[in-house]
Amino acid sequence: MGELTPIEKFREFLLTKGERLTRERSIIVEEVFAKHEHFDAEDLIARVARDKTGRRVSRATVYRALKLLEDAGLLRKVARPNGSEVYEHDYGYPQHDHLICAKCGALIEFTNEAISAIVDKICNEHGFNKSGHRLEVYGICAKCNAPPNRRHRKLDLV
Amino acid sequence: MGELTPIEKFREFLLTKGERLTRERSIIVEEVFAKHEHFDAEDLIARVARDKTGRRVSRATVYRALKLLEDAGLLRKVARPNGSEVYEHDYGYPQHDHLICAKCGALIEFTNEAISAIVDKICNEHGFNKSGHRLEVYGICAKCNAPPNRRHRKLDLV
DNA sequence: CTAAGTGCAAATGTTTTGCAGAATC
DNA sequence: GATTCTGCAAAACATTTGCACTTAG
Repeated sequence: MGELTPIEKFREFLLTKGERLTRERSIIVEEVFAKHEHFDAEDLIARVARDKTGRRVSRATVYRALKLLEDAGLLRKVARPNGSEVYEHDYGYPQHDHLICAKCGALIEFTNEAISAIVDKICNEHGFNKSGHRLEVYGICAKCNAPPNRRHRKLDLV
Repeated sequence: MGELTPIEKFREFLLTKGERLTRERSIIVEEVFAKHEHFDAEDLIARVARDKTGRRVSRATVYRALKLLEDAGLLRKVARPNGSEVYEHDYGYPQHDHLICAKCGALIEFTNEAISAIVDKICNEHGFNKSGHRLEVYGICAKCNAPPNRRHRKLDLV
């Protein structure tokens, strides 16, 4: 059950909604899960616009598919400090949160079960039925904090 | 220092940047802090467009001021599940996080120091210099969870 | 064969920007 | 008096949608 590939999982989702797994949607899923990296709609549009099979996928279709992939639980959004949002894999990848560098924009992932436990407790107290959470920590990353007074800063002592 | 009113705090911020506290900006700050409620740019535009003093503030000025207010640390953004974002007070109001109901859109605020402590620890481990964080918990609120055994709830047993 | 999906281009909704006149320091 | 702001309208973006054609099931 947890062993389905993203595309299988997506087909299953579409089936339950009476929708179809088309060639375009397959191309998109394949491209999205080809590497674990954050991306936005524009990135993806560029990647599938010049697909090697000669088949191209249009802008509108990418937007429509992204929405489906979110609904299917395959993707989720993460906010960036500049206000823009990017997508990341939400399937076949452990729950995690992010440290977001305001200087270089780096998204650093981390996991922590204690936080989930506390969140669960809070939800209980509020009679809130949790489906998920998102924690974003803003600040400056170790690299950007490093003293700039080096030639090629090899040792960033933090 | 923590005793400045929002508008004083804003003026201070503007001074350090060699910018001015104009009448329009005053109107905006006043309106924004008149009540502690979440709002978006459009809401605020409507509210200051028909200001009682007879003075109106334009759309462009509101957008420009919102950005300044964020930079000044007076406002911060919170995401809603539908993808839209709203602003809330980030000054003169305790640090808190949100439970966000996917059904009715309610934003329920809560505070928890344990989470901050854990976040601080994680930042330490990553050499990350934190400036703040945002935790959003998604799910269904108590109200929407409540038994639908009312008269006109067409009993859709699922 | 039929319902659903696609691409296109036009429409939308939101935020930003150039500029001339107005206001502030 | 010089610099910063404002309002306007146009521009810039990002995303959505109507429609005729194509395709999956």
